Amino acid sequence: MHHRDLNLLVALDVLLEEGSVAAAARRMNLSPPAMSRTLSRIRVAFDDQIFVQAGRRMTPTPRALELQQQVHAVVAQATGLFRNDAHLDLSRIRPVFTIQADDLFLGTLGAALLERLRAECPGVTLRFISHDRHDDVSLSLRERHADLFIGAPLPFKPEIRTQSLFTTGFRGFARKAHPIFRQPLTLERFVQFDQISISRQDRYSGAIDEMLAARGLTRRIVLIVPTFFTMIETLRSYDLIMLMPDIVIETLPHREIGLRAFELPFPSAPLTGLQAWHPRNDKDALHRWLRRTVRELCLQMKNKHPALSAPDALNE
DNA sequence: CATGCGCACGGAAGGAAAAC
DNA sequence: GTTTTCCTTCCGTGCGCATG
Repeated sequence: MHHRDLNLLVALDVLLEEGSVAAAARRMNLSPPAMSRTLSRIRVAFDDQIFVQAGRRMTPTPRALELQQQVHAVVAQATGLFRNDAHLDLSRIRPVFTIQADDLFLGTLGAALLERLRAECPGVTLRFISHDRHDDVSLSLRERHADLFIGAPLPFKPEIRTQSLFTTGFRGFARKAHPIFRQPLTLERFVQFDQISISRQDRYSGAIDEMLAARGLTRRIVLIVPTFFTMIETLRSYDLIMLMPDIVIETLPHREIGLRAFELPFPSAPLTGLQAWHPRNDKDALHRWLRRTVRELCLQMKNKHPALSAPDALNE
């Protein structure tokens, strides 16, 4: 196959728009002779006159008119490859983002994220996919099954980039009528009530159980589930208690639905949320916009609910 | 034998001037 | 206004030669 000088397409695009060699030359910062020479190369490449002289004007040939739209589209698309986010036209594109996230983020901020993204990019579609203990999130990011991960820190592969989004403490959560609210809460009372435990791993006893064991106490876990939000209805209907992240309590209209939070009678380790992505997307304008929007959303949420601590300093 | 350097050559492209 | 001719410049390539 003969080598084609693709720059000829750029010149042809300008020539077809200007309809004049001299005007095209001005636009391309060339001398008229240079533009004329370019036109002659275009003529050879397309085996067509492209323009014929009609008096003092140049008239495009039928072949030239036939090429015009296609050439313009190809040049515009090729030019787009060189663009950075300053040229990202969010109002026109229809991106689909696949986000692997646990229900903590999806339930608290999923809808708010969609709203924020759509405000700038009406064509956007968000696709959330879950992850379980068998998933290798690093692999999923590497192999493009997901564009972004949002959730608790995981043992990521070294190339994966991460950024902290929020830190949330825990409070107890139960229905208003639960007997736990009838008297001041002590550690001893805390362990008397049936509990729901969240666990995505095989083991369902953690730091809290170790702390209790050190004091000779054991809590009664009667239900082990993998996600927080699925338990809202259960909490409303049964006398059960559950350790719930502040981020859920703050964003849920819990008083209206008959639920009530209580301070834990012991210190609990906070939970950090982060976003993680593959380095291939580091400089990608669209991906950076997504990450920035997620980040801003979490910052805004922090300002609205001071109970949630600030994310770390921006690392990009 | 691989590598680096200098040189000459040829093609591509642009400018000036003149012709069409 | 457009094209052609002539000239110059730039750059990539190939070759010969020297060096390690």
